[in-house]
Amino acid sequence: MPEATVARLPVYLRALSELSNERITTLSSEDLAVLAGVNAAQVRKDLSHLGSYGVRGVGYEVDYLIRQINRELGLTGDRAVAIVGVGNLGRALANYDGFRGRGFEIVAAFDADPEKVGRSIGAIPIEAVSTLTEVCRRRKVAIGVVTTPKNAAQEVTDRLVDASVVSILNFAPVVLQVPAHVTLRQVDLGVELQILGFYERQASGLAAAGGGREALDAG
Amino acid sequence: MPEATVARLPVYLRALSELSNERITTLSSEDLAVLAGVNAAQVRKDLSHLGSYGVRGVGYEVDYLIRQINRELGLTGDRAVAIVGVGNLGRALANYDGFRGRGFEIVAAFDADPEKVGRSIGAIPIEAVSTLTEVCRRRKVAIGVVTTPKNAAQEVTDRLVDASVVSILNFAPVVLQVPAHVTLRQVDLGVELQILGFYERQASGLAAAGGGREALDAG
DNA sequence: TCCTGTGAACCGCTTCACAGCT
DNA sequence: AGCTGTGAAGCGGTTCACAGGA
Repeated sequence: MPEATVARLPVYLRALSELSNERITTLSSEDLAVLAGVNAAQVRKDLSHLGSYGVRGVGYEVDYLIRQINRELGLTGDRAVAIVGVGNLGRALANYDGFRGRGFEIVAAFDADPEKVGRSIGAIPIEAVSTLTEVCRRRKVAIGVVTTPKNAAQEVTDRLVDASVVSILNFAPVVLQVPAHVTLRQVDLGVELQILGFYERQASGLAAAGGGREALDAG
Repeated sequence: MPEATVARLPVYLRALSELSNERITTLSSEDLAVLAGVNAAQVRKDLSHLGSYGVRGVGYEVDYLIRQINRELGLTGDRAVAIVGVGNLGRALANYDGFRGRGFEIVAAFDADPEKVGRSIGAIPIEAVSTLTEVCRRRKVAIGVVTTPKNAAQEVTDRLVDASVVSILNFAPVVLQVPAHVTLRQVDLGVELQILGFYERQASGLAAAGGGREALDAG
């Protein structure tokens, strides 16, 4: 299964779930393409990796497709998630309601600040980072979310790896070093803004190099 | 300039800035590759798009390279940023300190909730979304950050577009429809987790189709 | 010798175009 | 007629491999 396809399936799933709520039962690859912001051929090729679940001349059945994607993404049992670093962002994620019902459950939150340890965010008690490895191992944490300051990120990542966590989502503005068997995804607000800044500058005609370069884009 | 290169330059910049703080003056493409988590040939090719600023047999001069990347990304003047939707995430972003000094300044925050309007986050007053278009236009907002609930996202996006904002960073879990001249970037926590979930499942040997696949990634 | 800069090969993903089924 | 599923072409990006300069 191509990496690019894996990255799009959740987007399809999101769109399909909304259609399902609206009692829409069938849609074409073209419909789904518009909802997901991609090409229709792309949709058909992606879905073909799940098997041949469409009906020629008709389209795809919404609920059935949802089940197939869920199956492929493995959203069957709940996955245990730990949040490391309870700053503004950590709190925001902990309160995010898109976890449960999508197959994820936050089972632990850690912080280095003794002031915070013992308090809780929602129903989740904040524990000391010193206990991270043991607690994560015990609660079978599958996914670690790193929202610490950048100086602490690599250290807590090492501890997560020690606890056999093989999937890490990092919000700290550093490139983490992890063993090859660990899947890492990086979200960096500053980087996103700088990328946008580049295109914004192009669009406003203030490009640095050479003469008037025509820039356009539609991510 | 290839889109993929634009997306990596901010990462190089981040790494170089830290080296600069540590008074390191020179580095090789190999060094930078490790810091950025990419291949050394990649680094050289990317940097070649800026011009030939390396010295054969030696490497690149850190501070000079920083200036060149800054120039290319256009981090010279400050860009005005507006945050729309002051929930947990909006607040987290507003308090994020990576803006100033990286060429970005938050000049406005909006919310639909009358309870919140009139209060402020940090030094930024929260204004009513009904005033969004006018305020953004007046303050020459270049980048809009959407952190509203998903039902409100498309509407506020339309207003941002009306205000001539051509760069939008969306955290709401919907695919926004925008005109072709608008650059859009999407960050969806739920999607990120589901992608990780897929690879985690593969790694733990519970894959649906076929045998054990070795997953690795360093997005 | 060391490291950059870059043509060329390679690779994966996207898109096209159409055969095939309903 | 309509829409899927897919071989094949096209495209952008990555990596290789090495010429060339310090």
